[in-house]
Amino acid sequence: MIHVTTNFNNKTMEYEELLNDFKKLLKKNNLKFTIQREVILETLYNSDEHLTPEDLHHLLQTKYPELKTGIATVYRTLSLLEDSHVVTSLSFGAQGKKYELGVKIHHDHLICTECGKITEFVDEEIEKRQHVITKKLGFKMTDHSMQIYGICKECQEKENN
Amino acid sequence: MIHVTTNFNNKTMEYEELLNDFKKLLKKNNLKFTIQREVILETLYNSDEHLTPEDLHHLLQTKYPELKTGIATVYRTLSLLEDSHVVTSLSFGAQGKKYELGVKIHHDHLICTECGKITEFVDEEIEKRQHVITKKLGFKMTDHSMQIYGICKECQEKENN
DNA sequence: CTTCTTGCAAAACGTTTGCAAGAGT
DNA sequence: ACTCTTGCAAACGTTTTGCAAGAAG
Repeated sequence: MIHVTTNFNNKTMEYEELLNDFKKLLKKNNLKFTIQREVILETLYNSDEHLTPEDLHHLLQTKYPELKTGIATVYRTLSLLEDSHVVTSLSFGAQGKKYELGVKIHHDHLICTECGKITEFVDEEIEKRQHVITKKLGFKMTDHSMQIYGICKECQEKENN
Repeated sequence: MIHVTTNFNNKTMEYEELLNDFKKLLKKNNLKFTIQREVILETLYNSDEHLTPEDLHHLLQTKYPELKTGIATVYRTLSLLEDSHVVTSLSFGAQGKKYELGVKIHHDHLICTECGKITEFVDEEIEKRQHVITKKLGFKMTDHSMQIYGICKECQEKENN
């Protein structure tokens, strides 16, 4: 993990604002603003799905075939965005990570083990308890993630047929 | 994932009881009780660390070199144990899973991003809220996992020197 | 004696890296 | 001009698989 100076702080943002801040971030770290980086940010912004690097790569090949963006660039850009707290990643099993824009209100995930669908939720009570717990244990919290696994409404209905 | 009939239900167990239940589970599924499966269960039981398949493999090579247990067997047995709810796994980033015996009281994890140490905790309030949330969303919860990331007491002290 | 399990080696998978060519500042 | 980034292909580490030999029931 490379240290990247950042000023992103979990807030919902318009794309223009996000893009500008991303440009500033690049400049601050002597990194360059490239078309690949732009389309990756834009694609993540316009997707409300949680994307795997593979997903993202396919999307780019379809939307911007002329760029021929390599999978390595996708990985490199996702790491950069994660280090800058622009995206956050969720891990599933050993194989695979899924990324989503981190620049929105914090939330946790409900994951359907039948269809893979991810539903987001927030619960203030849980957030509060996490602070209480870490404080008690002398732990300096930087992040957290919570996933609830189960079967979603739709899949339960399918099963009953 | 293979479906395995199981009757394990998150309770602290003596090793004898665990072993017996595991034998019953194997029989019920027409699977065989082998030395490899026994030593893997026993090693997991006697470890209070969260083990990677690699860790477990090395432990077995040291403790039972005569068995020459292959890494493939470790993976196959861990999958079997996970499907039977005897162990649970935790995912970290893209690379690696860590396993622990699931046959004890449910708990969540505090993970130190400096030293990798995992601290377990339970919070009744959080457990309750999870039920409330899933009920509200019509979701049938089968499992959940929560990880809090941060810097542990010890690493914070090291940093201040 | 039948079926399941094993170890091995090879394959598969997701991710990372070295490098020379190319793009941004 | 200089430096950073890219695409490509090779390398990497982890996990899975096919198969023939071996162990369990």
